[in-house]
Amino acid sequence: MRGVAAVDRPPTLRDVARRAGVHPATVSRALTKPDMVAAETRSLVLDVVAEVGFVPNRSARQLVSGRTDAIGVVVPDITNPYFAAIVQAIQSDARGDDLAVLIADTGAEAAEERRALATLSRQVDGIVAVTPVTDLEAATCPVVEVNRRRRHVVSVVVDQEAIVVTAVDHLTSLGHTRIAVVRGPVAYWSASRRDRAIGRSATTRWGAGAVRVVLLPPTAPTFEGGRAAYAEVDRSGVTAVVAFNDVQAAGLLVAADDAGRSVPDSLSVVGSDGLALAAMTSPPLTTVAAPLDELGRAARQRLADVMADAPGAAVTTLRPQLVVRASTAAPGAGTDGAHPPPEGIST
Amino acid sequence: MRGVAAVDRPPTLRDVARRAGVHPATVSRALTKPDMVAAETRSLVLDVVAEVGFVPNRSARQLVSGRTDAIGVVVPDITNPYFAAIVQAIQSDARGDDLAVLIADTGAEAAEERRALATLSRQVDGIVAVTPVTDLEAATCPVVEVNRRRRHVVSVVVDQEAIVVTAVDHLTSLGHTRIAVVRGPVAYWSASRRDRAIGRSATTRWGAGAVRVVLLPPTAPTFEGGRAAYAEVDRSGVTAVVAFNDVQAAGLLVAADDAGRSVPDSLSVVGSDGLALAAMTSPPLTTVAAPLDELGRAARQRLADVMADAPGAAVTTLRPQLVVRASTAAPGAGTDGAHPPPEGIST
DNA sequence: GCTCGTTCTGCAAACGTTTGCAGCGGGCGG
DNA sequence: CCGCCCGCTGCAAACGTTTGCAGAACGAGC
Repeated sequence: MRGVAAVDRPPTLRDVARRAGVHPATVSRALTKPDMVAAETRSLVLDVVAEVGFVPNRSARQLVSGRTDAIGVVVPDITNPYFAAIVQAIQSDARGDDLAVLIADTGAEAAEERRALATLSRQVDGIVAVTPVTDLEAATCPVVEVNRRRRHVVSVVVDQEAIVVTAVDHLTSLGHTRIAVVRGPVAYWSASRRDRAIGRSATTRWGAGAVRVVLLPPTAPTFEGGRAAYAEVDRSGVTAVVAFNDVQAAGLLVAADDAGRSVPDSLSVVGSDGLALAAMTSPPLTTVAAPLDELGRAARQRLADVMADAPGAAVTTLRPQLVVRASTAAPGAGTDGAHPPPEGIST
Repeated sequence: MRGVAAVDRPPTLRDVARRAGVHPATVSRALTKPDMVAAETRSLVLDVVAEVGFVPNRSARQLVSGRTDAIGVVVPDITNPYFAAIVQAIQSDARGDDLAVLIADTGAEAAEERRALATLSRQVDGIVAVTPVTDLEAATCPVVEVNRRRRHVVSVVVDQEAIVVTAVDHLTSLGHTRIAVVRGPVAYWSASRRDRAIGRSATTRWGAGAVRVVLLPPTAPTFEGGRAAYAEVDRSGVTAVVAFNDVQAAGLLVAADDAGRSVPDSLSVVGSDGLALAAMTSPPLTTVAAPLDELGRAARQRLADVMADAPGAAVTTLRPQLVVRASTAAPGAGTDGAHPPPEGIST
């Protein structure tokens, strides 16, 4: 029974001030600009704050300061583990700074994206936009973009060239000389980057070694897409294929199995993204993993920079990492042990 | 060049009022309680609102009204498609009511869950809590819980009994008489419900037909868990197994393949959840799908009820749906066509 | 014609912070 | 010893809404 009395309504700045015998403004400062108030006063105030369990009213703070202490994340499909992992990283990182995370799932629809950008802009201090299909004009607050380059927008991307180069290098080092690469949808930024990278490396990097890289037509980055793409792979007469995606790779795996072509003995398959799914296929999928966690954290960090008016580099590029499992082997080499417990990681 | 002049700062309620020649309060009412203002005045106000592009300041509204027009979602792991699907449904549903969605990923840690509940409570009007490991005491706002029953908390769950009964019934109808069921972790509400359901149905429902259901020890609902569980399955001498999970089922599938036991010819496997993953396994997994979308929408709806002080039923139960793919068949019946394009759905 | 009720609108007080400005001592340089 | 600056705190005005209360206009009932 403290002498608090009064109804049980959350304590306000005034309550704390009265109780500490100081002016509300002082309490406010003690909390938000600690070095503007004398050490003694500050600790007194903080004691009272702790004692009555005061926690500042967010709306009131927002109203006058204009800040919201929240950030927004716009993704095309939260159900996709790739995006979910990014969201997870951002939110876990934001927690440390006591930032709320608003989320918008747009279903990759342009109109919805615009709407989300506009709506969110008014409720947050900044937005992390993951692969929007539209421009970012609807946003009226700081934005950083993930996996897409754009003029005047700071972005963080995973090195698409490195993905395809890493995959192909892995295969050539195993001895493959005829390698197919399944292209992604033309509308994807990442797809066009990879295509270009292949064109570049085909002559300079692999050209000398008599390695033949064949580009397969753009294919949906889905399980069905992968299944369908198998026909092309088969026809092209390669001994290895690089999928656009882990999910697509899973489709390839199943289609190859159906066709009686064994992986990795007669065909090597490498995926990309490094989803949990890749470890669950049969055989487990060798894949070029995107640093999803790092991607999210970096996006969050860059957003903080932009919000602080210190944009820094326009683009920060993250390197993927090769995860070797059991879907790749030397051409024609019949390994057994389809599911080796330990898995190797290298770059 | 309208006669607006002034700096380019977002228009406020006052601006609209001045321009429409009415009092700010009237504008406010025209927007929030339309039937309190004369039709003529209202349309005049709305015209001006549209003209200047006024949109009410959220913080100010919150401050005085106490409402936030936001809801929170607490999940153990957003990376898990099961939870992601729920979040997606909630957020897509909330969009219609112009509600913001705050998200908290707790990593299934008790402390984090409590923290999230407490923090979120102050920023939203209500929370949808998905399978928290802790109590809900930290929440100070309306809460509805998903997939868990609790005293004095309204919840929406998928019928766990139906899941296991549906799975087993499917198998018995195929002719199986010895069926293993892998139990889930004892800490899971859903696991205990299923265990109980089996006990009940074993005698009443399947007892008469000489069907033998054997309960396997609690096993992690993971891919590795599934792989590890295969040994038990094999030892138990059954012709079919019901996994706790699609992911776990995927592990079983792979382990069976490694052991040279063919699915579904020599062993039928049925999963549960109905994730996208289930369609990507080899063979494609027969599974008892949870109505994830409906689950999210229902949670959102019930939360709206609770927030409106019309709690209604304490628990709303949703029925799962059997999705037949290629991992189940009559015992000993050697079917081919491992990946039939069309898939059947029944209940 | 007066009163009463209804319908609408204006008035002003909140809501709980932040922040520019001013005031008040005290230490220090001149 | 005087004045100045500096470190600290108080004062009060915002920030943009919502909402209880009161007043105005108007029609109806007596």
